[in-house]
Amino acid sequence: MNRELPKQYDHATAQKRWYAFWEEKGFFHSEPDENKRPFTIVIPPPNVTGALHLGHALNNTLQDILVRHRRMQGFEALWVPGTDHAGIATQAVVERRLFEEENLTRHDIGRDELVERIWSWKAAYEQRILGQLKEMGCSCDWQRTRFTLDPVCARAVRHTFFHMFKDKLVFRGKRLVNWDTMLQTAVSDDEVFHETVPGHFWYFHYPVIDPKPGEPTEVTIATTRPETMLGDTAVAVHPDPAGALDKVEKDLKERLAAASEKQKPEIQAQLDDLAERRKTHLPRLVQLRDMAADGRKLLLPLMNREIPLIADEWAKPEMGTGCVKITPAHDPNDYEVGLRQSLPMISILNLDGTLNEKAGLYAGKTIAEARDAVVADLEKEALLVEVEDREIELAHSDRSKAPIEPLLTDQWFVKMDDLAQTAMDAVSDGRVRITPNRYAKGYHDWLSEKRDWPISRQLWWGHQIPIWFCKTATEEDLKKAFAGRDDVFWYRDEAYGQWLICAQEEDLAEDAVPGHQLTREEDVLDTWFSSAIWPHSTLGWPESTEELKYYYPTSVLITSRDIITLWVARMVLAGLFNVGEIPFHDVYIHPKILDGFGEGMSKSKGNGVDPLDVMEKFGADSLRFGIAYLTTETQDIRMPVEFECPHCQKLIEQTKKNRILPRVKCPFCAGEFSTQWAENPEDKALPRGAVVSDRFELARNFCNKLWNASRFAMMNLEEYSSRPIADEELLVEDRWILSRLATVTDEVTEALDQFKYADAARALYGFAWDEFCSFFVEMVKGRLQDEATRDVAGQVLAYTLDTLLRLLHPMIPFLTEEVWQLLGELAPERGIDSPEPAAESVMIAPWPEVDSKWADAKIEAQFARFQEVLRGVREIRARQGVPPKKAIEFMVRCDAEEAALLEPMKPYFESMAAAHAVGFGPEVAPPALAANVALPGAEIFVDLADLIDVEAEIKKKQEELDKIEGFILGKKKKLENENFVSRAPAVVVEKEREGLVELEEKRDATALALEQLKKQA
RNA sequence: GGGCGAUUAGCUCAGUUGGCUAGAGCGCCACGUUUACACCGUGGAUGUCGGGGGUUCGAGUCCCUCAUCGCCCACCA
Repeated sequence: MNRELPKQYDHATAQKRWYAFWEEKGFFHSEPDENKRPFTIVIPPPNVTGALHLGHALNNTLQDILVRHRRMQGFEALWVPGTDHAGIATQAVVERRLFEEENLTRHDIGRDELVERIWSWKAAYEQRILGQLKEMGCSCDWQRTRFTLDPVCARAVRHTFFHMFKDKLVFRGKRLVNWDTMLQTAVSDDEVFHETVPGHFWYFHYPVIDPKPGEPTEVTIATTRPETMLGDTAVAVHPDPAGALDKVEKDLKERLAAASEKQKPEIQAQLDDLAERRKTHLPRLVQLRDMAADGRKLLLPLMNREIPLIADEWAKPEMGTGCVKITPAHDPNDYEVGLRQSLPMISILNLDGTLNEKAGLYAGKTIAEARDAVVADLEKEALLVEVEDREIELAHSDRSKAPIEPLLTDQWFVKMDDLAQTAMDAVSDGRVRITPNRYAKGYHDWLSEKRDWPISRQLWWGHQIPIWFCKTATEEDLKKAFAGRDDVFWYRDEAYGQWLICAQEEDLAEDAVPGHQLTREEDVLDTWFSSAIWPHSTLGWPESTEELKYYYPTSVLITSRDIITLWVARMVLAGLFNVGEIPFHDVYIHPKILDGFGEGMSKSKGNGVDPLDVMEKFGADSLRFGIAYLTTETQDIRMPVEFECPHCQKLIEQTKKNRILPRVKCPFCAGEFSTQWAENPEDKALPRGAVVSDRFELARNFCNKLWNASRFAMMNLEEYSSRPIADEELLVEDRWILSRLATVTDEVTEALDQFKYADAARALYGFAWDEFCSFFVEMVKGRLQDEATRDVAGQVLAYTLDTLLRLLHPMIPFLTEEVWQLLGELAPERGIDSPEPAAESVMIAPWPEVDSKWADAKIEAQFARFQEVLRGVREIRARQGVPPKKAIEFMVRCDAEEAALLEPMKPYFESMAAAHAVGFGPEVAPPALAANVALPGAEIFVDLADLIDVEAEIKKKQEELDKIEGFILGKKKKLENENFVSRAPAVVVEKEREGLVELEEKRDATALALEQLKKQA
């Protein structure tokens, strides 16, 4: 059988062909099998917001590598795929489109219509996302695909909520939340980012009502948000201003003492400021404190409302004027003060960000309008004292990018106290391992704060909270209505004078309680609420199914560091709460992909690389292998980004300037192409320039190398037939490659066990390229042409390739399958001492086991010797510019033992360096004019009488000699050091001694050769 | 402000418990189409391991400190 294989691997067709084959064979599907151990991964469900990016490619590649590895190892491997409804993000995207394309808001079309539109968005993107995963080769069990909003997950969510409600772990309360005025929902602290914007610091006077003689007639306060003064309910001053200042001074002095020279001036300036402040502010603050104690009141300007002057530690005498206005309904800190001091809380804001009737004359204005008006009016009343320019840290919503307003609203919370503790314990007692372990700290720190988890969102896209309110019914009514039902639970919410009724299974009708009206809670649950139960909801919980028992706890969770708290921690506590068992044994936190500037990739920066572009250009295997090769434990993955010119295919470095342009001109061919920013028709008409990274070239080249080595094997295994090979039939190179293979198998298995992807990839890269291709394949060429030696050589070749394919398969699934199938036709049985039929797919072939009988240190040492000599000969050839086809003769002076080892390698010097060995041994007499290379314990001579470049040789030898002398000096110095000899371990000292001897031999040989050459010159 | 991480060849990165004459890929230089592979082969050049101090017989590796960069958390009127 002879086959013509293309010189380059065609990834596109192979990917399609083999993925379909695997799916058809059902290799991805898993069922509980009591004879096998389970290995389970649930996917971190990608948001249905948009297509997958390179970070997802990384995340999923790492998962697939493990799943494929374990599957081959004989585990019953299950990878559960799915997507996340991503409440805020998805609704925001659809709402934005709705507005852009149809100029409609969600209120125009209503809840049902909006939700319907989001479902169709979801359908499109889910398909796209799952399609991308398939293109990458992910071996997910598609029959088990879940969506966080599908009926299975919804049921689990309802059960969780009900369970928590019954245990009084969810509660309703008034809280100051981060209010997104655009999306009109509360967002959690984690969904807020701060941005520095230029702003002002305004100073106002609040008049004192009926000041006594000698007392100040007004209090000065400062604020960055003047409009909030409309909701002020107090002004605070510190209860012990002098003491507070003392404390600040003490702290500053301590810091000054410990500070570096560079920091000192700054701290000193603060101290000076403090001293000044004692003079200018302190007397007045003391006075005000006394007035506060006396129950004095201020007049809130514009509103003409009386507000108290109070003493509270929140007022920092070292800040601003030392007095602070208190707006409990619109500032988190003021809210605390409000609670402490029992102040009224006046919310002046409507949900849409305009002011409400509590803002008096300013009602209906937006915040910005109100701000201007308030400042202008205060100025009119001569109460505006001063305006400073100042940088303000402004909170923004992650999702809508709109500014965040602190707003007092009714929200649902999960009480974190005990739950958080269980999650902390699971990690500290080692039931859940986090790798790399340094991330455990953040996990603990966050959980230990035990902050209640706000779970309600004022959205339409999500799990609607299964709570019904009823104001009018009595407890008796409820008992009667729900008699005998354990899926309904209620309790009285005294603060609002109503019943909170939770239904676990089915929605309650409005008239479920005869004669009373039930209204349902409109809010939906935080997306993380459904994500938190993902590891068990996907496996059929709350039913205690066979599957849940078999696959849960899952084996490992692979995710990125930014959601350790938001997601990982909550999964642990939810798993423990619902199932009574941790959700996973291992958490592996992978690196982040950054661009060439060290910045995270994002569409908004224009530096995002689309995995589809990478796959189109390099192939899925290259994407995967490249990712594995770069995934180390400590470093993020820095990936310089380039445009690929669609005209000349050259790569153009991406800069901060060109990455935001709608069109870019290729500096090589002057052709223009469009980018993601193209908007006008002219730009859009240009061909698109893909954003890629040359970081994947290494992997692409490697795949091609592998392909060609396989091609070579195919071309040479035509008359292959397997038989048991006896030990004595194996040649040095056979034993060597088998020995190396055993070692590499061990390394790769070990590395994958410990999530050391880069180690595994590098070990395989080095073995395949530098050992298998560069040596074994080269050496076996001659033997394959000779009928007498063909059998053994072919069989070792087939076996080694077979094993290598299996080792590489988790990282390079498509190419290895393509080759496996081709190899299967030629060599259906593979092995050395006992050939065995190969599996029908590499995907289900057994993972290679280390057979220690092949590990042979002696052979490896011998082979290393051969490699050194070969390299020495090649070096001489290159140095002397010997034409490649010209055969040369060489000899090696060495001891008899060494000579015996080199003897069998003679033919390989011929084939691999066109060099004929004329003699090995101690009695070798070098010719008068020779180029040499000195090795420890051996010296190579090449007779080059007719073409030697003596000058070049002398120069080289002289350099070499100098270098060796340097090393000798270093070693001698070390060995002459008494302390070294007496204190260092004997092994180390011995090694140094041996090294010195070798160096000295080398030096002598080199010096002699140099002398000889000089004589000739 | 608190925490975590990084800093090694022009670029991107390896470097286990200290024993290093510091490696790889790309790039660079020279030579080369020898039928698996030019997405290749052979050979070559390249580093005060961010700066300073310390521990040690010995430091890229451990400790302190400074500098620069990145990420996370918390934030003051």
